[in-house]
Amino acid sequence: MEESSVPSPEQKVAASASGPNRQCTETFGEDDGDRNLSGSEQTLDPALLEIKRKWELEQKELKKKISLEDDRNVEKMLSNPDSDTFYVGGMDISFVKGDDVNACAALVVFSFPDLEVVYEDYQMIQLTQPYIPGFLAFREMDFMIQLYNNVKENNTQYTPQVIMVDGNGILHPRGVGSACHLGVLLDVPCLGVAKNLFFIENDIDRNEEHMEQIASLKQSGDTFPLVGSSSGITYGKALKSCEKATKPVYVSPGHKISIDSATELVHRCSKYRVPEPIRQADLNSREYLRVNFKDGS
DNA sequence: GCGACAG
DNA sequence: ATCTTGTCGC
Repeated sequence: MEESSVPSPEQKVAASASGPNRQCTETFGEDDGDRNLSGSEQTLDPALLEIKRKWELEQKELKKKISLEDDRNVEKMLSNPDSDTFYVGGMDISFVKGDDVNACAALVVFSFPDLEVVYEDYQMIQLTQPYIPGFLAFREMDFMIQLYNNVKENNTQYTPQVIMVDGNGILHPRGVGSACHLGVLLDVPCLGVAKNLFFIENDIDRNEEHMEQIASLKQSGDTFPLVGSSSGITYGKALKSCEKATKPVYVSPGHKISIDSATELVHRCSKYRVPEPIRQADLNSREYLRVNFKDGS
């Protein structure tokens, strides 16, 4: 009955070290700091600036609803040996080469922990919103929500208990990546997997220290936390998802899942660098475009 | 002022 | 995101 959307008091943020100058009791949700895409605004189209302002407010509201606690299904999913079968979905959108509008949105659902494809859906879509770093959700989320509703309504038995999104969760300038948008809007556990570290002004860099940490990743499953150098916020983890991967993937919770659970789930779904749900959604949606979209339909 | 910017 | 050839290695 208590459907509290407030982050748990236990979800403390790891302060990187020494100084008592900053409260260590701060929860992620309480941080309203906007470590951000500063300099780019001057070169941004005025029309887009207005859109940005509006979107920033929406994200601020959305952020209040994020929970970094494990959903009960997520706990069962990761702890139960193999008594039950759970489902994990992967979403991705592939684009047409010179086309800024036409694309293919995909949802591939895998059984867990056995990782078999049980459901897939590919939809030709038309993007209407622009891509602005930090606002990816506004460009893609409507279509992902539609994909989720499709399974839930037409193939309920394969409705995923958790969804993996191509992009970030709380590893985001305002703590509201697209995985957070999807999770909150659907009220379903979601997490983000990014192939590249999202630069966050004055907090997260790919400096030499980061490169050293990457070099320290020895075997599959090794991780290191992504802690903001100035905020102390723990955004997620860099994960060496498989033995052969040189570059890690960046995992961060979107909603109703903890950093550790999100990371474990991604690792357990990884046959290659990119976890199967997302990888399959990516590969198959590209193939879908190649076959079904010949420059006109 | 420039540069750093998931997909 | 997408465009690209070969190349090194198991």
